[in-house]
Amino acid sequence: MLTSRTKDVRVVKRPMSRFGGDVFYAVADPTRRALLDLLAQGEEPVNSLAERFAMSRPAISQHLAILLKTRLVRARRVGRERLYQLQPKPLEQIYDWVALYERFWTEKLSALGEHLRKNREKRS
Amino acid sequence: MLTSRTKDVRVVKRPMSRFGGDVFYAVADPTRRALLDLLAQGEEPVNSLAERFAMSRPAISQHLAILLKTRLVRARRVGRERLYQLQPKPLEQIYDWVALYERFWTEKLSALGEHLRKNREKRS
DNA sequence: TTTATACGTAAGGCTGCGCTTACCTGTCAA
DNA sequence: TTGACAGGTAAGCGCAGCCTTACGTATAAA
Repeated sequence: MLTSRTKDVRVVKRPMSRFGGDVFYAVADPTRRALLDLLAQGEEPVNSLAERFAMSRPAISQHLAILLKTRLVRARRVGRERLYQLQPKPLEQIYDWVALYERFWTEKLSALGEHLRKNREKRS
Repeated sequence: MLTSRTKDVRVVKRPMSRFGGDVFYAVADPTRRALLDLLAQGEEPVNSLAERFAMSRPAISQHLAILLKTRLVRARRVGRERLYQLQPKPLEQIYDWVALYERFWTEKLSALGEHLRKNREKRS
């Protein structure tokens, strides 16, 4: 019975992030992208995932926590394992944003802009 | 004649980044995405860009330097201005990566796993 | 010239990221 | 029970990211 223990004065460490659950941030880290790529082949427990990386299991757990907060993965308990599962819906945000630029490189609009720029320089 | 000045011992500050010119990293910052969005409407000088943000001009310059290193923008001198121009080609990397998952959230079946299996050795 | 403008860059501060080790809980096995 | 295993989480360390101010440089204007 821990009644005689003094109550700790908690020095609140701020886990605040500039990007709270932002998809672009989540995907910026190559390890997290690799995790998503692995999970794209099927759900997998943490240890199985961690074995493929040159870092500790807690590190992978923390990456998965970020992916969880971004809702890019889901986890379900099976026995004493937690199977992580891809949940790619938030990637749609990235897709939609980048898709706006797609026309710039497919329709070669940038090349057109450069062409106009050169002509303008000749005239001036 | 600065002969009496002692030669400075240069404390080399390391500007090294884990992500050297990585597109995903460049785009992770909301300010840099906003810069790209602005430049999508046409080339623009630095001051004109900086006016739209609640931060100093050098901060914008540094963001632009990162976009330059990633080749997401180009700059050309005109008088004493530097006009920055969108160069969206590198975004294709993001597009291609996310596009693999698109089939994942639209359909339910995909040959995604097969594709990733082939590419996995490159990263490790 | 001299002065003003547009911009880059160095220097430094603060903070959060990404990692580690240590510790804890929860589940299965013996 | 006890032990082993899976995994989440706290604490802390080193450093990169993002900002600031101060300064340097190139061009244009006076």
